[in-house]
Amino acid sequence: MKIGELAKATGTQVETIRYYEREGLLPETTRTEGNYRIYGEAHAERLSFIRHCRSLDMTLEEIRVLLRFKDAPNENCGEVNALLDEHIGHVAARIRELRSLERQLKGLRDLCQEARDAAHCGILNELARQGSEGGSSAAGHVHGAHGRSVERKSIKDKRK
Amino acid sequence: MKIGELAKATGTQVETIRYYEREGLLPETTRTEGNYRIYGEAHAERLSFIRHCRSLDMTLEEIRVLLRFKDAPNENCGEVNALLDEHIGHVAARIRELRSLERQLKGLRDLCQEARDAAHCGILNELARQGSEGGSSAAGHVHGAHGRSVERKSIKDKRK
DNA sequence: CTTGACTCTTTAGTTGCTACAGGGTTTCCA
DNA sequence: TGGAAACCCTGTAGCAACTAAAGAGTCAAG
Ligand SMILES: [Zn+2]
Ligand SMILES: [Zn+2]
Ligand SMILES: [Zn+2]
Ligand SMILES: [Zn+2]
Repeated sequence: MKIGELAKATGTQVETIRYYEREGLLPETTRTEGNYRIYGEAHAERLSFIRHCRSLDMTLEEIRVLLRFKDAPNENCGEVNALLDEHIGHVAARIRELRSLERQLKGLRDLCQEARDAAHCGILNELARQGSEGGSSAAGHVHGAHGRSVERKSIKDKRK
Repeated sequence: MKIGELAKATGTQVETIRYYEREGLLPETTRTEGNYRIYGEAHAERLSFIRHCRSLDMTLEEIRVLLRFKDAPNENCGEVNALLDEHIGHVAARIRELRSLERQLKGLRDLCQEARDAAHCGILNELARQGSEGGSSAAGHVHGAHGRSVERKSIKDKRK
């Protein structure tokens, strides 16, 4: 099938498929005479795998690891379990952070019950107060389920 | 004070301060003869405000709105309250999504109690299964506390 | 006077896509 | 058979909120 059919079959955008190929998650395919990519069932399954993982908020790096095991069926899958445990940890950590944020935000919200002039708004005044570095996320400013705190390897020279 | 001192005083990186200036969150300062930025107490307070908001995972856009009210003390602060309520909604929505993910991930994890060969790993096999579009985040793949779900336009109306 | 700490601007990298622009190819239908 | 529509290709830029580095200038201490 052509890329558009694969896209429809898996609910993925065409550009995303090409992006995954560039990133090495999907293999380069054979092409038609007109230089169109041609996919088979195996590609569709692999792409479903990737999208399923993404829907669970795994990073492409995490998915890359899982794919390596999928490609080596004789390997012991212990590392897969470990990766999943870690990722569950990522999600749990983010939930804790967000719950803390939610508490702080609700406390802040209570500082202004009825609208008045901005100069006396309890919210604006509290936000301007210095210090009060809330005990929440030490790493701070994490996105999604994945903190910047997580080790940052040089992915640069992985390109071949 | 110079930019490094402001950075230390507020626990912000120097580059971040310059970035906020470029983005219009901090005003352009006067400069010394040697072209160094010079800051006063007002700048420190404004930067603290911004960082405080960021630590609550607000976007720079949300912060921009709050700053407009801080800069107009005579305005009625009702919009501030509304913005905060909305943002609390952003956080709450993300928490719900992540809790759903956590449940799914734990269910997945249970499919492989003890490590075996990858070909028979319940986790890998389940991830490869198609469909099963979990009932969680419809928009999917939201980051931080802010979902793509907000103002996500139909991509299909590309046709003319 | 030299060293080193600091600052300046500009540019590029991060993540996971998404959206063009500016072409080429295939398919459909009259 | 011709021409339009629908598809595909590569390459590049943009999103958020920074972070880092290159290459150069400025300043204070010893
Ligand atoms: Zn993870
Ligand atoms: Zn108020
Ligand atoms: Zn928000
Ligand atoms: Zn297993």
